[in-house]
Order: sequence, then structure tokens, then C-alpha cells
Amino acid sequence: METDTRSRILDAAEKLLMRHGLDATTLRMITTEAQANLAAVNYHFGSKEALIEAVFRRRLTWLNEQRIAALDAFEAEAGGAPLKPRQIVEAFFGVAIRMAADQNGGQTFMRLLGRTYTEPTDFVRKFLAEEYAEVIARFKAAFFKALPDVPQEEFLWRFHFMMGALSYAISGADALRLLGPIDDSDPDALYARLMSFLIGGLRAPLPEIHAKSAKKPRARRAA
Amino acid sequence: METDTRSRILDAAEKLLMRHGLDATTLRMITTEAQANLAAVNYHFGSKEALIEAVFRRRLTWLNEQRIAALDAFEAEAGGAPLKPRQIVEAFFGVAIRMAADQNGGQTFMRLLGRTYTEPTDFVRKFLAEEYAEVIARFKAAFFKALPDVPQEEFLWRFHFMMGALSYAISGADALRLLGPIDDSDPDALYARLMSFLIGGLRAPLPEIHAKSAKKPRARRAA
DNA sequence: GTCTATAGGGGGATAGAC
DNA sequence: GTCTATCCCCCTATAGAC
Repeated sequence: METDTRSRILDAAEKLLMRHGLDATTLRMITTEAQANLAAVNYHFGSKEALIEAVFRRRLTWLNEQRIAALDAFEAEAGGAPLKPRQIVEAFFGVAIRMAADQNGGQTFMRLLGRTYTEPTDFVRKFLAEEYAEVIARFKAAFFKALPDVPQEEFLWRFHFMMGALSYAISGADALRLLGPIDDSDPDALYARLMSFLIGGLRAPLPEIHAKSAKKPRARRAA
Repeated sequence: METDTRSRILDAAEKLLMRHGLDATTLRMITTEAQANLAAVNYHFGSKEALIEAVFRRRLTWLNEQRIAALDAFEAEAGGAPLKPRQIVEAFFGVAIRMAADQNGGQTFMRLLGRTYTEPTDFVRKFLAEEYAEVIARFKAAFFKALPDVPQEEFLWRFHFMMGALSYAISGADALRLLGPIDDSDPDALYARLMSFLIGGLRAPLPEIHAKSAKKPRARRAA
């Protein structure tokens, strides 16, 4: 707790944004929680939006570096051969879910991140795209190489569904509660459950896509 | 467009809530869009919260009735025997994704619903729990019967992950865009893709849960 | 039922003292 | 770097005319 004002504001903002969302969190709530003055936000960050961006970038950059490092390690080990899908899933989603178990702010941040994708504000979308560009490119390439039998478009949808499952695993506590009493206190169990589910979905039999919508005569083999 | 003021307000609110979220949508935006007077909201609904509740209940009640009707039909057909998991998934998620393809407000509503689970406000959580109570009970029972080999706790997590995938399938357009250019205009294709993925995840091999958290000694081998 | 006008509260941002 | 005081804007809700 003996950190500087700037860090205290970031920590307080992270926690309150996770709990109340971007719009409902006020600078007054943040500065009160951080035991700082209202004007301190504008002094240190310039505006509420700039503060929010700083909250995200602080941990998201690090998270995606970890993902790439994990992928690098697997690829070095494989020496040019395609990775196992399980390894790529581990590098992307495993790293995330492990960060979500970290009690030192990682958990709070991942919950915030998880709820942000479905409530996108323009300025957030913008810097998220920047932060994700490299990691997405790397993982797409790795997956395409590892799953040559899965059409790339089909894979992208599956990746998207996997992101949804991850998001709920991390920040869907309220939806979870709808299902009845359930123990969500064991991060290792959550990790194991999510990995099974994701790999099951990723490796599912391919759907038959019936091209009855005339709009896009989907060339399944040509091109 | 020749509907009454009350309906126009509901339609406008649905659309704006979907786009901007609960907090960032103001009554002024809604009444302007609905070509109604600002005071009309309070006259017809009493408050902003009551309006929001009406927006959700209008379609959610109907959606869950459809789900139960679909389940009833499968169960009548099976005559007491357990259903196939695919049928139950179809009754719950298929109905939802079909409503999400409906251009007559269903699509807008489902996108709103999808983003709501991860940005829960207290009063929303409350009536969502009411609206879901029956359908959740029915589907849990059906799944437990259909999947006797899957521990119930494991199934609940998988159901939760499936909800996450559904949510992204419906309202994660922004997250999807991060992955690159992708065609999301074909509802039939989306339906087929999501069903494959969900069933793959639901039927995945069970994870090994290592019970090192003392709380729940899950008897995997030694206990 | 629908309007205008306004009350009453809270928001983000900033000027200027210390 | 940190504070107080304040500007100006927009919000929800409601009173009261029509």
C-alpha cells in the first residue's frame, strides 16, 4: 500500500472498472478508493479515457508477451514441425487462465478484460486491436499449420467460440450462478475443465455447411 | 412504424441498449429515436430501470417458452428414454441462435442479451434469475439424464462454457473482427458451426482434476 | 396521453493556491 | 505533485398545462 499515487489510481480503477463497467465507474469513485484527489487523475493521465487505456495496456501487453513466449518455446522444441493443437491452446488460453488465477491484480484485470469484448466502446476497440495484432497473427499461423484439415474460416469461428468460453470461464460468475450452486474456487480445476472443453470443440467433426443462402456461393474447394 | 408510443419506445430502447449498453443509453436518446417525448418513458414505464426490465421480459419470456416447447417435443418423441445430447443442445442453443437470426427485433435483442451477462447490474441480475429459473431446471434435468457418465459439476461448467460460446457467436462481433476479415452474414452457417463446436466440447474426454485443494477431495483414484 | 419546463443531482475537466 | 473550488454539461424524474 506504500505505492505512489499513480499506481494506486491504476489499481483502484482496475477494480472498479471490473465491478461496475466503463461508464458507470466515475473518477470520484476511483480517486476515493485510491485515497487520492479528484484532480490527480487528470494530472497523471490527462482524462478518464487515457486512464482506462493505461489500465488495459499495463497488463495486456505483458499477457500477450507471455503468450508469444509460450508459443516460441513450443516451436523451438518442435523444430519446424507443426505443433499439437493442445500446445497452441495451452499457450494462448492456458496463459490467460493462469493469469486469471493470480491474486495480485491479474484476476481483477482478466475479469475486466473478459467483460470488455462484449461492451465495446470505440476508443477501447481501437487500442485492443493494436495490442492484439501481433499475437493474433502468430497464433493464427500456428493453428493453420497444426490443423491443415480444418478450413481456415471454420477455424476462425472456433477460435472465436473459444474466446467466448474463456470469457465466461473468467468473468461469467453471474451467469454461472444462474445454473445453481457451484464451486468456482479452484483455479487448477477450472484450467483442466476449460482445456478439455476447448480442445473438444476445436477438434469436433466439421459441420456440413449448406450453401442455401444465395448471397455467397461459397467455394469450398476451388480458390 | 404505425405502432403506438409504448412499442416504439421499447423498440428504440432495445436497439440503443444493444449498441451502447445499459448505462450509456439515456432516456433522451431513446425518446428521440422513438420520436416520443422525454416524459413518455416515465408515463408508460415509471422509470428507466422499469423500461429496461420491460425490454428484456418482452422477448426473454417468449424465448424460454420456445426452448421448453422444443424440449417437450423431443421428450414426447423419446417417450421416457434419455434424449440425445445433440437434441438438448439443439433445443437450448439452437432456438437461441435461430432467434438471433430473426431480423424482426430478435437479432437486436439477442445481441443485447449476449452482452448483458458479463455486465451485470443488480436489478438486471434479479429478473434474469427469475426468467431463467424454470428453463434451467428443465435442461439440467434433461442433460443429467442424457449424460450419466459426466459428473454433474463437470457438466455445469461445460454448460457455462457453452453459454460463453453462444454469447460470442451472437454478440461478439467486435472480438471477431480482431481475428481478421470474416464473413458473419450467413445464419445457417453460424448455426451449423456453433452446434458442431458445442457438441464437441460437451462430449470431450473428462479432464483429470488433481485434487490438491483440500476443500473438495474429488475421488479420482486415491482420494 | 402527450407536451413544456424545470427541479435536483452528479458527471468530467480545469484554474490557481500551496 | 497535490489540493480546493468551481465551471459547465447532461442526466433522471416530475409537476402541471393542454
